[in-house]
Amino acid sequence: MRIATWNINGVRRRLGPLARLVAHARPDVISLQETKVEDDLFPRAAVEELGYRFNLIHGMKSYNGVAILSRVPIEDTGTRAWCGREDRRYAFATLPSGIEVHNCYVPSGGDMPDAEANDKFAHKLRFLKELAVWWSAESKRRRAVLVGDLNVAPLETDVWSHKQLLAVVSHTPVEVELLDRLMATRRWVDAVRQFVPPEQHLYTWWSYRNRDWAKSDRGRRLDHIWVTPALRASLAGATVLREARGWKDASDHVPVLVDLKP
DNA sequence: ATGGTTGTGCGACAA
Repeated sequence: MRIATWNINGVRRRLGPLARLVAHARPDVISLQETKVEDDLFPRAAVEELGYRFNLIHGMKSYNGVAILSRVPIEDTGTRAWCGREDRRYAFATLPSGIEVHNCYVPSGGDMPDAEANDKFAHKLRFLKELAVWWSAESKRRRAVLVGDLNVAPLETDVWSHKQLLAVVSHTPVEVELLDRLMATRRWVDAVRQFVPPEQHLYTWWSYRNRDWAKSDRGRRLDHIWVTPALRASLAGATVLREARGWKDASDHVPVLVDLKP
């Protein structure tokens, strides 16, 4: 079972890269964030042609939007809203094996890492706290995968310069602390870091605003795949598809993949 | 310090 997560930054502008991901990796499940389209306008036919017939679409006009695309039937599907807002940032589904996939798009948090002065940052912190409360209340021992753009780069090696990004939203101590708290709720395992040692720099996002993303390599690891302890022994591999940042019509995020053995 | 780019949808705004 191969599960991919990708902040696709506008699914309608990204059908080429999506087909390329499928040809390259053939994931069984693809979780998308920032689809940026209301459900009526979602490119369902194109996605079905790629082999994904079982789809959970949860979008809105222009902003946010998540989707779970699956080659295998999904059941017990659902969505959630957070912070008393209607933002479409969370969807979940259960695979035939009983494994739950939770697809999450955490608010980016704006520019200023000050909850008093910046409502977007306050929203991000509140969102992470609500996620932690919800996961703390969920029953133990479930087999679950949490994927998505969590918009936090927790490790020093998850950013191009720990020192220079300490006061930059996505890598501030308060965000890292909240992500750690969220991780502790279910003893989530960082699947990708099981295969790429924490000493090694690893990024999933590079700004569009750099002249040469690969040369400057000022990336951050914002996109994550976590599994509950019950699935740790099933982890067979995990990859960040860095090359996708260089594809034609690239998103600013690249796909992240995990393989689970039965 | 500032500006750099992209998507949505056609003007800002969010990232």
